[in-house]
Amino acid sequence: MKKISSRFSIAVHILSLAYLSTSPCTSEFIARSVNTNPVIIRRIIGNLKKAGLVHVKAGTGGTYLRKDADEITLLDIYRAVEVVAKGELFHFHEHPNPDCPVGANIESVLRTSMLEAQSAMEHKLAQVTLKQLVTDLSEKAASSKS
Amino acid sequence: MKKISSRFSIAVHILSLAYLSTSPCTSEFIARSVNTNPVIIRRIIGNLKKAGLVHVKAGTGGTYLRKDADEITLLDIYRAVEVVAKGELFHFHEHPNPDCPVGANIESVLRTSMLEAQSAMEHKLAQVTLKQLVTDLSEKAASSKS
DNA sequence: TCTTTGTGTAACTATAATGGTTACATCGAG
DNA sequence: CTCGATGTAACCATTATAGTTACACAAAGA
Repeated sequence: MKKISSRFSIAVHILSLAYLSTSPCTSEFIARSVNTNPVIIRRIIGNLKKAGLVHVKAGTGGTYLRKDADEITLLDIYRAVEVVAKGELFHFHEHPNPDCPVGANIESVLRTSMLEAQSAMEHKLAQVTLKQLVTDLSEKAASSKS
Repeated sequence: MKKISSRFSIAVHILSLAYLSTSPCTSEFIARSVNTNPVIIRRIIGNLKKAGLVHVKAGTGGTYLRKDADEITLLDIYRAVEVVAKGELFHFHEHPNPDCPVGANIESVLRTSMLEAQSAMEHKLAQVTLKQLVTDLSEKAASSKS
């Protein structure tokens, strides 16, 4: 891998707009703020819908939060967009040689550390709510406007 | 990304062998334990050399630790194999619209949380030394042998 | 010195994820 | 019924990964 997909940052961007924006959040409108294609936005909104974070007005259009902004954490968003396969951040090489003492036992030992590292990261994401993030964002916007 | 490359787990495997094995660690020998191609092993050893973690006996062959096993952490190994681009785990979507209050400010706000999450993960990796890992591994090997 | 063994790399391959794009069926409000 | 928006399918180009063959070169031992 090189990096965790920008689907995550785009998803956060989308939800921030859904929370803050006064104009209706169509995929066209969001795409202009994110600076990408409306289809990319719709695909990510599809993930967010599946996770129950938003609902979309069919036909007429527009994306709206389905939960309070302080009930949505960055971890919820991270999980919703499935940026890591099967929820596992680290990929362990497959089928090390079971006839070698190292090959036979390294996986279980190293996996423990990998999972701890992953959990530590996810725990940090879980500590930040959309509400907090948007509050920080609004402050920045207000101060830079002056 | 889907997952962090198996280069990391293979590198840990290689260093464990270098520490524990009585036979000389040629790329052939290591490849049999890892269950892959010797060239894959040599490439990763190249990363470990660049990071100063091992040295290789040229011509005659064999990889050896260049530091004490309790001086090498999983974070050192993780960094050595460059599994994440430019050291940044998260990819932020490029050029959000600066004319939108959200687009203009989301990056700096979200990046803070991303970096905290990344640091939390790396901190966990830094807490585990090769020595500890190999000790756990040896215990497992001894108990499963009986 | 010559042979053998292993390293260091280049070059090429297949596979998969990502991000982008066009196209179109369908939904629902006015 | 029309218009605007969604939900998807079907592509495409780019890139990372992992694997493979090939070969020049290093050094140890006969």
